[in-house]
Amino acid sequence: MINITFPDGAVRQYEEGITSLDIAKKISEGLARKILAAEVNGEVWDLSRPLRTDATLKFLTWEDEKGKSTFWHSSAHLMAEAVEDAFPGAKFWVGPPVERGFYYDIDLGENVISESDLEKLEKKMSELARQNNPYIRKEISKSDAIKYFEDKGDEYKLDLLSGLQDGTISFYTQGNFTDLCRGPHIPSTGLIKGIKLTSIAGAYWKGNEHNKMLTRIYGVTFPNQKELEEYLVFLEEAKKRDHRKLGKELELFTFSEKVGSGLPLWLPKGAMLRERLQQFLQKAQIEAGYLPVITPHIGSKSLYITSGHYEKYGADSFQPIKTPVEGEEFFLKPMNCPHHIEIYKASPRSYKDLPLRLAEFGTVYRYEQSGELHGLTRVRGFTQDDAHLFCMPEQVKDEFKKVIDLVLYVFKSLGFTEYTAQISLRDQVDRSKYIGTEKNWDMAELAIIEATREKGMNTIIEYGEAAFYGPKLDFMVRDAIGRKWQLGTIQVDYNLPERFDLIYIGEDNARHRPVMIHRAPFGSMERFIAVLTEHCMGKFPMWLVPVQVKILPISDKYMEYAENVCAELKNEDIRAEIDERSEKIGKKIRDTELAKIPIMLIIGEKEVNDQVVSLRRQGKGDEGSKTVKEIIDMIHQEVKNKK
RNA sequence: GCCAAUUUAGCUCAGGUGGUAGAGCAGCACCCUCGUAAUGUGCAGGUCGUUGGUUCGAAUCCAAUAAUUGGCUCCA
Repeated sequence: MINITFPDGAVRQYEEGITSLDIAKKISEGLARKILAAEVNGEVWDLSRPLRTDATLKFLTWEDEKGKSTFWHSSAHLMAEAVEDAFPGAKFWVGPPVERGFYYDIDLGENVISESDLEKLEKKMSELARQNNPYIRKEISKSDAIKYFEDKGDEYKLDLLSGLQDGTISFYTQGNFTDLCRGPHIPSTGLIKGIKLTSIAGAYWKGNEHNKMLTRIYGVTFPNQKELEEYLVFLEEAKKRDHRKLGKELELFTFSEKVGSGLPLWLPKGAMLRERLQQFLQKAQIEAGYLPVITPHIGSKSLYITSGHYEKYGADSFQPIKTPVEGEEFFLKPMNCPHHIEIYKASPRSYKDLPLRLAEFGTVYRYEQSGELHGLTRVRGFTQDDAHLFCMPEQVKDEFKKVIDLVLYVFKSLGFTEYTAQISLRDQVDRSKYIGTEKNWDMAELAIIEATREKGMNTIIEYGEAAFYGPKLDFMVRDAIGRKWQLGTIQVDYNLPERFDLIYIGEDNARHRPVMIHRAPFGSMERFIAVLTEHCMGKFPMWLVPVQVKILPISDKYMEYAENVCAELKNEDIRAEIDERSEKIGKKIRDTELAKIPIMLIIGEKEVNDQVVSLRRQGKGDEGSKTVKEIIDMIHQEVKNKK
């Protein structure tokens, strides 16, 4: 008999060799139907694997992340079976679960697959799922495994095998499909009910662009049809919020093939929105002791040689701008820091000047790969809400903490209440991509870790995510439908001060090296506005929305009164417009609702007689008569509270 | 940059198998002067992304190129 310990601490005895599925069945049939895998001594196991020693046991269901991953991994095998059926001779690389679903990288040989094939594959998968084939695990010797895939002619699996040790190799078979796999898997295909193949992509074998491109098929599955439908609704919801669609509809920005791809053109409404955001941050920064600076859009090549950007990105960037002078070259600035450094160097600095906080909404240009461009979130020209803080080493932590406060204030003001902070450190193994000394890096990394700890922040650490000159603290916000976006960043930098030989005179009258902090709470205005648009579905808060009030006269007869009301609002710095078209009120209301303008003031005979307006709020309907003064106070209040 | 796909009027989209384009909305004009999500009538609007090829003839077939989309790689 063996002792099995459950998560609640209960210990029960079972005969040796019992499977977790049998244990579940003894507890209840309902449980046995629901569970997908078992966590045995912290390791995820097949339910059918016999337990031979004392162990802790936790049943994994769809509600557990690990249960979901197992489910999706098994779904990847199911998809592979369907693909092999449709494309005999297909060779399979790996098929892991991902955050939302799974994929499988496949070499289809001469065959090409397009989105239209996905529906057929889905049907086949459903058919195979209904057969309710068990996933059968089989331990196999390395030599037998190699022979199996040699016979199949699958060089990818042979490559995988070459990295595995004999005695640790297992095959899984369901129906007609057998795959090299560590497992674990769900008991059988019948558990997979809702199936959706979402997209096709090319993916390099082993992620290396010199290797062959495999076909990657993405999918997502669910244990019931209802959850699939909810997921499809989520996709629809995401589509509705897409900032590219809303940006067009709300006339915020556009692109022109002639201007160039990845170079956004801000339309008047978008520009007004963006300027208001800038004013908001500028005000907060002035209160926090930042000083504004303005620098040009280009800089000489030598500047970027000194900074290290040329060596790192020169070849993959916009190429130099030449001048009539032989050998003279300028680059579009990809970063504002070197320019700000030169401002620091413009005069001798004393410890009394520090921290020196230089801020600029600086537009930078980076030649992003064509396939990477995406709406406003990934562009080739964008404006960073940049600032560089030059401080003494002993000030770093305090300054860093102040920046954290500023970033969180910005998020809160814009309705991003949920965020995660990621500490991005060097790659633990490959140090070749970084500049600077080991000592400087250690100091910088420690400063971030300590500052976040002292702030009591929840952080996650990611290795290999640092910038090439220093570690970062990246902020990820969660939007209204649960998606994560990376926004602000704070970076500690001991390296650029050294490369530019920055100094300050200390209290001891000696020369010392300052430390730089790079920071951008929004990240970039473009990206931030994209995220904000998707977060609020284009219904911007009162303080930001381009048009706050639309005045809707019932007919032309009330136009004069409408104009008086409009003038009164404008006089109070309220952004108001009149719908002067001779349309019916229903039509005007509909158009204003669709334009997502928060306040509608309807004016007819009754309002003129009573010297009031009829208030209607976007998405809410008629809210009755109000005086213009009441409307003004209401809007001012909402603007003030950043509602 | 790579894989797959898309590109037709300002917007959203129709246009088997080749015979030089069509709808709805938006716009403009007229009618209406209207009470809380689309009044009606009419008009105008397109080198079918671009360039080349095949053909008597190309939105349609082929090639190149550009932009866009979903991924991969990248992201100072």
